[in-house]
Amino acid sequence: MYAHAASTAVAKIDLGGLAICHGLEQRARSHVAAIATIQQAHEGATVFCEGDRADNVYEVASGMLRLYKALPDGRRQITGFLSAGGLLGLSHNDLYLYTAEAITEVNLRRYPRARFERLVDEVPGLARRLLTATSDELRAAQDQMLLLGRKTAMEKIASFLLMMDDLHRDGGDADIVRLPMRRNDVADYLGLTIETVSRTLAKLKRDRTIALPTHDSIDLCDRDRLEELAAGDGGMDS
Amino acid sequence: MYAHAASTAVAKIDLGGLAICHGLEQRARSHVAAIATIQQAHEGATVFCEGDRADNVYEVASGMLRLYKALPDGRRQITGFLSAGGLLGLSHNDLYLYTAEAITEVNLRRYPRARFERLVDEVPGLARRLLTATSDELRAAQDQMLLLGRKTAMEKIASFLLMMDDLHRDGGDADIVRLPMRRNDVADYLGLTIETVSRTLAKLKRDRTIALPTHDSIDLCDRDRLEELAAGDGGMDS
DNA sequence: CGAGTAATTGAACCCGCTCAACTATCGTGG
DNA sequence: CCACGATAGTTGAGCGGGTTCAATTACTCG
Repeated sequence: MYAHAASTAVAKIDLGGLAICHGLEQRARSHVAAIATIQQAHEGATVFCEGDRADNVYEVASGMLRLYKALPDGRRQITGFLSAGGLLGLSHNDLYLYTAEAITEVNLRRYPRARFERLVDEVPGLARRLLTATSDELRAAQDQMLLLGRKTAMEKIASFLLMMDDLHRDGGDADIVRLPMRRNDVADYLGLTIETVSRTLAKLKRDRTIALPTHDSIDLCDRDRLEELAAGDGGMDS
Repeated sequence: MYAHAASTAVAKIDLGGLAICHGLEQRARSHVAAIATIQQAHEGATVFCEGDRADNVYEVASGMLRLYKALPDGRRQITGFLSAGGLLGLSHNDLYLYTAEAITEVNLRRYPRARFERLVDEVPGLARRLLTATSDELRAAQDQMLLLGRKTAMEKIASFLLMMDDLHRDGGDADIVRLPMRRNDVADYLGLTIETVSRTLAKLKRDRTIALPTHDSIDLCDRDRLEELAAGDGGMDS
């Protein structure tokens, strides 16, 4: 689901390749495909807001989204970044529980919620697939709780870089990971400020653990070192 | 150690009342009940450890558990407290993703994982029920991410007290909420130290927002004030 | 090239942590 | 019943990692 080979090489979006149905039989797939419509969101656009009536479920076809919750005074916590195959809007509540915005140009498959829910009950295996997907998200959320509650800024950044590397290990350059999101998003994902993100990356750069060829790509020169740092085995040497 | 008052007036645990089957037809319920065995855990006991082979799925019949993840150096993040009806061990992975320990005396229903998984595919509606339960956990996890990443100590404590109140609003005394867990657990749940938890509770007590009749129960005198604080609308008056 | 936004860097501050001492509570056994 | 030790919780003093505020530099796109 998160792993997704050569994603950006897809000149035309595969409208039939519904990731939620992966592994289901053809008849089931067509049932689900039947209620899907396509929607685009340009960079920066809001797909839906926390608190809106949850009328649709979405699946990411291409591009990347940020999901976040906010406090009344504007403080944000990004709960996750979603790329091709990711599902959103799946609350069994009446309202969306978070806001979804496009980080890049995004293509979405939209499923009207009422009809989608009916399919979950009718299409054999679909509930099971969604359960797997949701369990995966929950696992990621629990990892993130450990990160937010107990890791230092350095450990957070190291964990984040390795995470992004896992996410789209897309056969490109070996150790180069692309960060489509801004520093602002990184900060709000890790529970830090943009200044701390910037300073921490600068320190990793000085230590030659990473290199920053451009602003939105990072070369993980010393992955072993990053893994030590991410686990809290950072050692005492500054 | 903890007397565990009126709530557990259940002399005999209801072995048939499987919460995961709530709403399923009788035949489905009996299928699930058929593979359940009972297990007890005394206070402080470990049910399973992060990284152990995930051989069983459990359901809490009574009592309370803490689930947590830990870093190599011992830092802990409690990802949740589970009471009657809660499920644990549901990873679709081979290994448990967190450690589960009993906070009070606990009664569990244990389901061998292989057989449980088979039932998920065979019993109609079961996957759907588990999806609902998991979605609920995910929602809670996302709220907790906002708390851990962006709330102040005071906001964390206020949110926590209201959460505990919601959790077992069991018709007992109007505003008295019982905290079965130790300060240590509260701290590791909120990403704070025990000292900060203690100091913050003391401040709320000085402000007459709460009262502490005993160590493990809290009187929410001014719930409105707590809700302001929890949302970050704390106001400027010390 | 120039305006606007994003990112970096520096300096001072502060919230929550660390370290330490003290107090309260509980369980045990004389 | 109290004495005792062990554990949990509270309180205080000082520190420090990360924030805040501010200035500078680097991009991006007309």
